Amino acid sequence: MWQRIGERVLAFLPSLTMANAAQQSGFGRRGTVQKWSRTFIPTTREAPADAEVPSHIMLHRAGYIRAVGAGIYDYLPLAHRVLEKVKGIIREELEAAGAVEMLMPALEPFELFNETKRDETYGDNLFRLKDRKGRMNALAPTHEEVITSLLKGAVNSYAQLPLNLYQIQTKFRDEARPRAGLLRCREFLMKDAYSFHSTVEGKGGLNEAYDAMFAAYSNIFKRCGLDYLAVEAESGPIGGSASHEFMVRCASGEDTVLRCPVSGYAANVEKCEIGERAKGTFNEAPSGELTEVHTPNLPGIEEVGKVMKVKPDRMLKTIVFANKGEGGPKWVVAVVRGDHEVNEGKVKSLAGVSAIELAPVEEAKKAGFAVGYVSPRVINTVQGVVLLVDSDASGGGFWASGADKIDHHVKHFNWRREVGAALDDASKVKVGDVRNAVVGDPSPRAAGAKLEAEKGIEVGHIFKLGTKYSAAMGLQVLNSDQQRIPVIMGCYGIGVSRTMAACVEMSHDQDGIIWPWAIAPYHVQVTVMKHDDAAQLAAADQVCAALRDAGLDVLVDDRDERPGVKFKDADLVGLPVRITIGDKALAEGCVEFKTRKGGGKGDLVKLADVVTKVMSVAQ
RNA sequence: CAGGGUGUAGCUCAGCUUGGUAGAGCGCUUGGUUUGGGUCCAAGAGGCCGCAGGUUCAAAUCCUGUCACCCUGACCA
Repeated sequence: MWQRIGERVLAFLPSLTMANAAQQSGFGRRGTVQKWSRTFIPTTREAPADAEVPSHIMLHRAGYIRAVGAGIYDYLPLAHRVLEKVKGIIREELEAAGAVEMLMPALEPFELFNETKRDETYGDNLFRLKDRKGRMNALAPTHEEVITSLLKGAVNSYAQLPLNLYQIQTKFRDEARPRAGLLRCREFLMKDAYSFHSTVEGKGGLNEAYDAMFAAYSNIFKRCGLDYLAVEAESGPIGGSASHEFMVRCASGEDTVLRCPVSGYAANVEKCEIGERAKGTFNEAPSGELTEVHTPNLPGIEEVGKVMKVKPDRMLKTIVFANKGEGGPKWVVAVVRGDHEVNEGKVKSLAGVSAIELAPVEEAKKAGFAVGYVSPRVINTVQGVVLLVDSDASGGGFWASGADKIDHHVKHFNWRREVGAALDDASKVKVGDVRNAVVGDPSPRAAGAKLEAEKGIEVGHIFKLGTKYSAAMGLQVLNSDQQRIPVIMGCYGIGVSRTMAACVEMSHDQDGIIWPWAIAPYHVQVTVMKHDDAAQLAAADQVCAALRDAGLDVLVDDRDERPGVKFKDADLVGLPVRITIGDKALAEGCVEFKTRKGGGKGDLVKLADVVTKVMSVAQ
């Protein structure tokens, strides 16, 4: 057993694609032959009314999944086979990257989450349940706490590191709104890995593992046949420093990423940097006299703009944040153009503070902010404010702004006239990037290039966690200098069930799913035209046996159904190759060969050449 | 959490306004027919009309409550 695994890993080292081809062409692997009549593939002509996205509709109609409750699904045999194939690829690549598989419980005591405060930060998304003794438990959304506490009792020395442990397991999240079939579930299949290090740099350090995992993820998604993009990302509530998301590219994706067509730089909206933009001098001439306008009961920029007859891109949006970090100003006030969105991460870094939150309304009012009607003038009227002005909001010309007075806005706001000398004090006013990037913004990595938007589905996410969890939970090791140091961690996730759905989103047509070779539940569908014809059955047996011996997985449609039904179902199920056994071709010693992707009529292939022909399209 | 919508046969849905014995298509069973892209004909089986109260001689239909599910938003490794 060990030897076999060893061989396989070795086989991957020289060239992953070669090894992949060998595995897929069946080298050293026995294939499967499954009769349709003896498995469970409940195809339907119509999808349930609540299925809206293509992957949900197709996976339901083709008999892969069934809904059990909101965001909870059965994985029927076909889906199970796809998941197993994805898991197989994940295992091979992770083992090659030095990770080791284990299994942790989905159920865990709630107290585990107290130390890291994730009971609060994860909030309602954490599934809680009470046991018979009245103790609180959680259904794990991820396993940082469990694995950190595990290592705490077992790892004491830097010599025991690095370590990279992973599992493939069911995860639970009490989503505010499960939706889109398998794409956003309350219970789903996830691969999560955690790495542990005594250093960041160098051999055995976090960066080395992170890079190895990045490469492994790239291999995994490539081998799965997915069109994907690795993008820079915010690390979110899980915390940490660096992070990348792996997105399957498809128009129906929920997430937007921005991409520079010249440099290849890609990042999600929260993270995306913006290239150099023109800034104002703050000395431009006023566009007119400052005029107050009565604007009561208007909920947003759009509505205010309509009443004032000003387009949002000529309005200043002024947002008040409270500094939650150590030291620094009490308030951080960010100003962006009305049609832009403030980016908290960028506000934080430009202000040079470690944590901010949207100012609590009551506190802000008490401090003197006319919440909802704030203007940049607060720099002169409220104590402890640092003002951050987005480059695009720093120019001259006409501006509308809040009036620092409830129910009022002003027209012809002019930076110099309204704000004055404070503009020249770099400790009070900073101009830079504090907003989300949008399509058409200058690329941060290539002069003259403009950012483009792409839609995608997040299927993988890797993080450099640092010491967030080890520090909070006291996981330390002794280093070579006899000092106790918190362990440095990374964590790495792949949504396995989501990957299956994302693949369908990416690869389907009107008739059904089109599986990539590597994760198709079976490679070949053999359709027997007459289920009770001895000659056809004999030919089917021969073809199936040959394919199986070549290491291929075969689904043979032996049902007593009309040809039309079988063909429709074959398209729906979406196996890469369909071989049809019928009288006409058989009379010439042939079968019909057709790829799901290629469509068309199909070629006649001699019985003896079937395996070769199928192999020729394996990819 | 806010706003909207839907619960009737395995699936898609009609019936509800105006209360009076539960409907269609697909699927399923049986028989026949047909046999290369969801055949055709006939006969069947199948429903606590989400659940609980109420109004009424009588409730799928009206009223109240409740639960579930879906959509938009908020939220979201």
